[in-house]
Amino acid sequence: MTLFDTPYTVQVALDVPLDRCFDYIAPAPLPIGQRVVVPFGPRQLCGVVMGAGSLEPPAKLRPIQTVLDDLPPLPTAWLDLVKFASDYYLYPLGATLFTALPTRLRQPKAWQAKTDPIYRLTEAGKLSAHCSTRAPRQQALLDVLRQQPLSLSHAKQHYPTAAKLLEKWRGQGWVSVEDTATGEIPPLALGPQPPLTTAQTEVVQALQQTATGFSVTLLHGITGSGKTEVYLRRIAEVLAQGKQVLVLVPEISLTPQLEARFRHRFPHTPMVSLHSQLAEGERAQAWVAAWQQQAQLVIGTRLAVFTPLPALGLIVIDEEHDSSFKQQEGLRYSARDLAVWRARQTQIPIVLGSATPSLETLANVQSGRYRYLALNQRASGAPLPTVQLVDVRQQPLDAGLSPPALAAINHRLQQHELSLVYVNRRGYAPALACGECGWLAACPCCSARLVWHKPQQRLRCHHCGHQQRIPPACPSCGNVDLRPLGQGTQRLEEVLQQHFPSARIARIDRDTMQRKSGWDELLGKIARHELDILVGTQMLAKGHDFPALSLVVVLNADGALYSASYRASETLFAELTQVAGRAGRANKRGEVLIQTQLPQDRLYQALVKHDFQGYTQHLLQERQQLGWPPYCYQALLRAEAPQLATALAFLEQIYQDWHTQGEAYLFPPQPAAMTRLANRERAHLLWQAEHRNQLRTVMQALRPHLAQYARAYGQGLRWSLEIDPWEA
DNA sequence: AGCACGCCGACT
DNA sequence: GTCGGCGTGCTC
Repeated sequence: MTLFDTPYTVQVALDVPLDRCFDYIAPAPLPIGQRVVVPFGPRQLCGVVMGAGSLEPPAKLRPIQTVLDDLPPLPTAWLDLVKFASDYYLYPLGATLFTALPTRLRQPKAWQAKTDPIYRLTEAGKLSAHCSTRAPRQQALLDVLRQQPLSLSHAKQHYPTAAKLLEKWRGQGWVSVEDTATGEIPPLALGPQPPLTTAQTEVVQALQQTATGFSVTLLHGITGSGKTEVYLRRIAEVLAQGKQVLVLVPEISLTPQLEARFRHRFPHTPMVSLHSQLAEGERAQAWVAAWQQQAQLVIGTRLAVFTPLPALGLIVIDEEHDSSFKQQEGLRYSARDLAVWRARQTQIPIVLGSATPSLETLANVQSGRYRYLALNQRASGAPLPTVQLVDVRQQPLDAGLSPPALAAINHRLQQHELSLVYVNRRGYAPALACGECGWLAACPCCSARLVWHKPQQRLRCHHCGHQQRIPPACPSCGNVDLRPLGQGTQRLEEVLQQHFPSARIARIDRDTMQRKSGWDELLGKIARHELDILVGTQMLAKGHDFPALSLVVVLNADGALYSASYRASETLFAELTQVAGRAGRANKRGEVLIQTQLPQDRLYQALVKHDFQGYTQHLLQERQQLGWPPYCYQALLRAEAPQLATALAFLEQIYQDWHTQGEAYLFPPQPAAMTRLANRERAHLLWQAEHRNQLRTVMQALRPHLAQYARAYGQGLRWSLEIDPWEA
């Protein structure tokens, strides 16, 4: 039989930015979801079979080159998720599918499953195996083995160099090896569980009421109220049923912290973590393990929302308000929104947790779409901190610090208590200015100031990475008196050290926390009471389980209130609520001092009164009156080019052709808030509609023409379409 | 997105 | 005489 006799044709999705599938001749009927290698022009690409037959068979069909039957076809539910994301975000199907796949599986070669042998204690081992008392961790591994066989990867989670140890034990006849991972899920074992508070018990019980079927629950729990413990209880029940659980966390270095807590609670549950810092091989391994049900618990950042989970029983999104759930390039998806869709598709519950829920989620609570559960008290019983405002218009400032702030820090030093000075700027000073002519050091590539980094004696752009030496004199007038403007973490550290020479100060920002170990070292020092003052950026507002502080001083936060972005006040309020939540421990009320020029602003007044509901209601009303999200739907077309004029001309053309089309309102082209970034200039076009369908209709109609519009404005032009933009 | 094909400047 | 610039057009 020759190829010409083969009647089988298939539609194949490829990793190209083209909005269609390609037809190939298959050697046999292939299942949907099958990975294949196909010729595409002069190259060979990995593809995924999306359907049988071709709609309009072109004259020149080429045959599939290889069928990659190393893995079963991708599951239908997973393909449905990909199709939904492609359709919703108006992103090509192939490109969407390949972003959802780990890099290793995007390549046109077979998947090499890592052999993961299973070790089982032999009868001899059961009788005689023991370890030296000087090796308690080895003994612990042995104790686990007494209860159940362990796969090598699982054993490594208990004891990092388990491979060598298990081989040694095999030599001694204590353990035997089986070749394949069976995917058998061990019975659930629980580590020590702390008792629940009354409030936690009530929430756990309330969550049990929606244990089956689709539901979305917002768990609004103030900092320290013990949300994680609630998740753990709920997760335990789902795991006990043999189902899988997906936990999404923000993209911060704290995934390991949470992972350790989960490991401790569910010592025998096969668990994988998925985040962008994982090596490609490891990521794919974890992904396949989840797909093959060899992993029961998946903890990951936004990309983990695309993990195939055939036995999914529960999704948890921690810190649901966090902006890192939104992908900001390529397929600009919201992992939170896709997770909710997935829960509906699978007919399972999803829990969104936060101390500062987003306005979108609160609006969904108000409209009755989401359930609302709250934890209003700290699990430790600690009272909420006192929040005081310092009106800096009436205070002499020393490098940004007011006398009351210095006095408060001093007081805490006397008491040997830990203080935090929170400032939203890293570096020494956010700008360098000439005292004579007013010149400011600006980035040559961006519309941004250069930040002075003192340890390196350099000026750095925080947007594009440009750096340069500090000029000896003003390039504009020759004056040698160049001054720092404003304060960053480095300068504050310096000034605080001058004020309090004996204080032990640590700086916490992206510069000092670059190394993975940085965070552990810091937490260790805090635990050993080796620090007096912390100087930190918003990195601190994002952390879970940060040790309690006695005093939090917030400097210079007002900027957000002048911001053009309508989201700025929501974000600032959430951020300050989160840092303020770090103050206070069980036996002692914490203190928060906020320096501001606008003490009368509702935002600060709400912080003083701990009035989250009141302020977010105010913001929601404001958004409703102005017709902003979540009370409208938006789409944003971004354009960038070496020249702003190019980007604007492209958008102007589309504006002219489309502003009268459909029922969505189209605003005229606008330069982006930060127009110049890394030597490219950016602008955008915003559509807004009251109903999602009005927006979809227009965007679906426009989408196929975008490439043609772009072609007319030269190859330097790049564009991208964003549905539900984070900010416009 | 790649990658080839296709027509105009400075080089062994 | 060629090597190579990147404009434009296609990929089942």
